[in-house]
Amino acid sequence: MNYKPTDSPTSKCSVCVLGQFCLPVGLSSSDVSRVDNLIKERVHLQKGESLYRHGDPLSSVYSVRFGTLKTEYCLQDGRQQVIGFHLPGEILGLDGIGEGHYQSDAIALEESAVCIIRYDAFEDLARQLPALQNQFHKILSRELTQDQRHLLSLGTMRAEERLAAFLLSLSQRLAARGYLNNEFDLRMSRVEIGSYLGIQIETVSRMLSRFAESGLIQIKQRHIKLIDMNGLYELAGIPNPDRHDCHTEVPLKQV
Amino acid sequence: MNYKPTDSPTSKCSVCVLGQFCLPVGLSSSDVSRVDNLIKERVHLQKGESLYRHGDPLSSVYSVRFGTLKTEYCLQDGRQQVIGFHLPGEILGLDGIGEGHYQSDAIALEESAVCIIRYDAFEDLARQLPALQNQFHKILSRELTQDQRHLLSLGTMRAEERLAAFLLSLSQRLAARGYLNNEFDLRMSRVEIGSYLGIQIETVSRMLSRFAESGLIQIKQRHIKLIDMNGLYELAGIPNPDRHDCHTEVPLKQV
DNA sequence: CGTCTGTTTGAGCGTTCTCAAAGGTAGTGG
DNA sequence: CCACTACCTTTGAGAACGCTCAAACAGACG
Repeated sequence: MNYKPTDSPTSKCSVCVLGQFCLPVGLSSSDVSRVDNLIKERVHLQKGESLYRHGDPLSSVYSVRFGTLKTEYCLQDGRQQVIGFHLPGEILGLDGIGEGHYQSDAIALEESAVCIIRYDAFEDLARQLPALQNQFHKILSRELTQDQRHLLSLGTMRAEERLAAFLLSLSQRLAARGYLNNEFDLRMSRVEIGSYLGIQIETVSRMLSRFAESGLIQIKQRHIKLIDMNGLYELAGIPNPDRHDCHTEVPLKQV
Repeated sequence: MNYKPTDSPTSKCSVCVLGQFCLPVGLSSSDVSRVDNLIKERVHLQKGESLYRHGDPLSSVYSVRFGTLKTEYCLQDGRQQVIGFHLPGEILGLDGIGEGHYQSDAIALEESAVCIIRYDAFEDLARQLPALQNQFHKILSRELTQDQRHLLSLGTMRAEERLAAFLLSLSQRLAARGYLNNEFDLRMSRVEIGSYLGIQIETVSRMLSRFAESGLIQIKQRHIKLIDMNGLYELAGIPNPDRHDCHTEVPLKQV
């Protein structure tokens, strides 16, 4: 491990603004206070520091308090790939439960903090709080769904589509956390984006330039503005959840 | 839904040979009998029949009793991709927990049967049996890990490597279930293999022919023999768990 | 025996990769 | 404050892997 000594627990789940995304979703306030007792420690990471490495024994899972992390896998021959980017409120380390040790490396993309959830204590508490148990299963299931959509992207989409879908997905996740959905900073390098999308860095750069030329986005370094969201959604081949024009509705068949 | 009326519960978890892979792993015999009470129904599927479709409300998860199923996702424009193949003892429907309805379609590749696990009743029981809860979390976590390794395959491996890795992975899963690890029938078509691996059917066919020419495999229709497992492992860029020659061990450094 | 579906093989093309070099930005130290 | 370095990003040119289109082939089934 590579991180600083644990923080003092200055703030609790019961007062955390991330309550609506994190583990305590759906819990009564008395239940949340029991989660408070579970999560006493925090880890502070600088850019580039790792939270855990593959092979480390699983003792805890983690929730992102602030900042951004990436998880990546590596192959025998040294090739490696970014598998996920993790925003505040998201849970990390779930891949360690199956075999008792983490399968991936988790690394901070910027200064970040994560809450430590002791896994065995968590399982005990989850048996006592049905809502907590249910929320944890939902988190695991959504993680699964997200990876499976990512598989769809890598398996059937072209580079251009993958990148558009990536930008929109990021936009949606940021929006859900109260950030602007059409203007934000990319916390990851072009290399990391390319790795995540299964394309080369040069292709990422070319596609971004092409998007900018087409007026879909504006990009300067890592600061990006999504100008034509509908155009991006169309490119990505996914429906625009915010689109309100009536032509997207298929008229009901007359009987 | 598309399936026949439920079967009579002729056999129980307590006597099922799949106990060592399925939900009851690690449970005492008295605990297993409580799982018996939970799983009373079975579904029998013919080739091509669907167990569930995306959008169907989640009421149950399923474990494969015999046969093989695929799960696939579809895109707006009609493109679709096979996300997973499911062998006996594996759990299906986990992607439905997050949103309360399934995200994928599950379709039988051959005559199959699956046990029905009522999800709400299961959560209740899992709170009472720590070993069951723990096993379920392990299953979810391993599912996640498997998808993430699949991502690695689609993101960084070439067609040849993907196919070799696929054959070996299948071989390992079959071996764990007591089948031959070097000779088996592919239950899926070339189209389905290609879709799963993110490559075209023609490429699958060409690569298989090339493997056969190189003496790595013998293939006739869907019956395949893995001749040179070490060669395949090397091609796939993954370590061979069965290899016993001493050169693969890195000698310990002298102190 | 003919039809249908699934598979194999071939030829040419295109998206993306590889290799290469230039351009920008940030950070460091004089 | 500016020069210098290091790293990241952009852009270009050519090559390659895998795709698309097309046709032949093989089993399965009625």
